[in-house]
Amino acid sequence: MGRLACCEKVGLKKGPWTPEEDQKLLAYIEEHGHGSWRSLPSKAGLERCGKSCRLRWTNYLRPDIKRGKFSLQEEQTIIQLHALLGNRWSAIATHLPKRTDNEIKNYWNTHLKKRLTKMGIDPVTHKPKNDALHSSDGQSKSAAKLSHMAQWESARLEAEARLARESKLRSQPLKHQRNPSRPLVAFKSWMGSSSKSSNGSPKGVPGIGNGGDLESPTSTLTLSDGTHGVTNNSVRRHSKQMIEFVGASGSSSDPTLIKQEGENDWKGLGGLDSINFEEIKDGIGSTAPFTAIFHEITMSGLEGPWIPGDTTGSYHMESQTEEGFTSLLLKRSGDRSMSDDGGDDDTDRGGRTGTGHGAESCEDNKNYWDSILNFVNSSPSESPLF
DNA sequence: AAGTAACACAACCGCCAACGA
DNA sequence: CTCGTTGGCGGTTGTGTTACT
Repeated sequence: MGRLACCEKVGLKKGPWTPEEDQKLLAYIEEHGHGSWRSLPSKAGLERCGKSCRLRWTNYLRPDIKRGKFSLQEEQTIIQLHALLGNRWSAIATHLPKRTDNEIKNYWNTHLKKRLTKMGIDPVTHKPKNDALHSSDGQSKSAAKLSHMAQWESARLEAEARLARESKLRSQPLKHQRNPSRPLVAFKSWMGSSSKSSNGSPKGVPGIGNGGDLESPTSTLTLSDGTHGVTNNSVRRHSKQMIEFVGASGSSSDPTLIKQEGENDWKGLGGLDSINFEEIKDGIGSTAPFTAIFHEITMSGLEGPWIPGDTTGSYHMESQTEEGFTSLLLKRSGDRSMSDDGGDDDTDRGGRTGTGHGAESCEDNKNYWDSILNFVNSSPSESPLF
């Protein structure tokens, strides 16, 4: 029908945001919340399309965004999650509080992908590129295992989307809460900022109070008086975050409510014929939904200070992955006098071709692969899923 | 010092799913 | 059920910065 994209309207500004524009957007959202992004620009006095405003807010201006270098743990988590989820940046971002999907995506594309490539590992499949060398041993099995996990995770995401819809329908009273679907990530962020507000305040964005409403990395805003509650789309989009409440063992204002809801929803999953969830659950041998388990798996390497929620102790499972991918990668990096500042990319300039690692490369690939498997196998419940 | 290449990151674009009329 | 609207996601591009020649 030829509908114009919002930014195609004449007179709307594009390109980098100016400090003045940022200030306008911040001030407006702080006072009113964003409400409808479509109508926000005119109300805020911005000559931008709503989409541009939303992106600017979610990727840059939000107060709960952590900027700056990625920590080792974060790198490790990204790699691990990417091995499981692929380019589902938003899903990955849910496990990296205070990081946006865009930031993670950029970091992956500019740093991690190259690093893996240099190690001779396909950044897409996370398999050694010279796969033939490994096809005869456990590597192929490992690949199948990971593939299985990926399929499972896809199903999980689908289930969670369904779950969120059902939850929304059944939890009308929650609508009156400020943000009924506030995801675990945001919750943990909030908990963290509350428990260590002295230095846990978001940096880089002035104007919005610390310890105020924090949102998930991809969340929409609910600021000030909550007159602009989370939208239906927010509920929908953050379904997987929502279900992760289930896995939270920490205290919240009323975690029980959410947990029960989640468990009920869990039992109510009926549409996913491809997976017998009850069987899986039984197999796990735990009353905890396997989303929680997955969450624990994925968070197992996240004990760094940027996980405020770890005060719950939920993620302190035994894990061999502390010395996992990233340390492996960085170890290699260190061998080549790489700094943490992306100096690895300069190795080629020093005469290395980046290919032809030979036996050393094979060994590294094996270690890399082993580390993924360790990561997988470190499931606290020894889930038969994997 | 100037020109060029490479890098890093912000922003844009197109598509899609969900919702409501 | 259909269709328009909206917001979100992932891929890609644009732009400023840094490193190199």
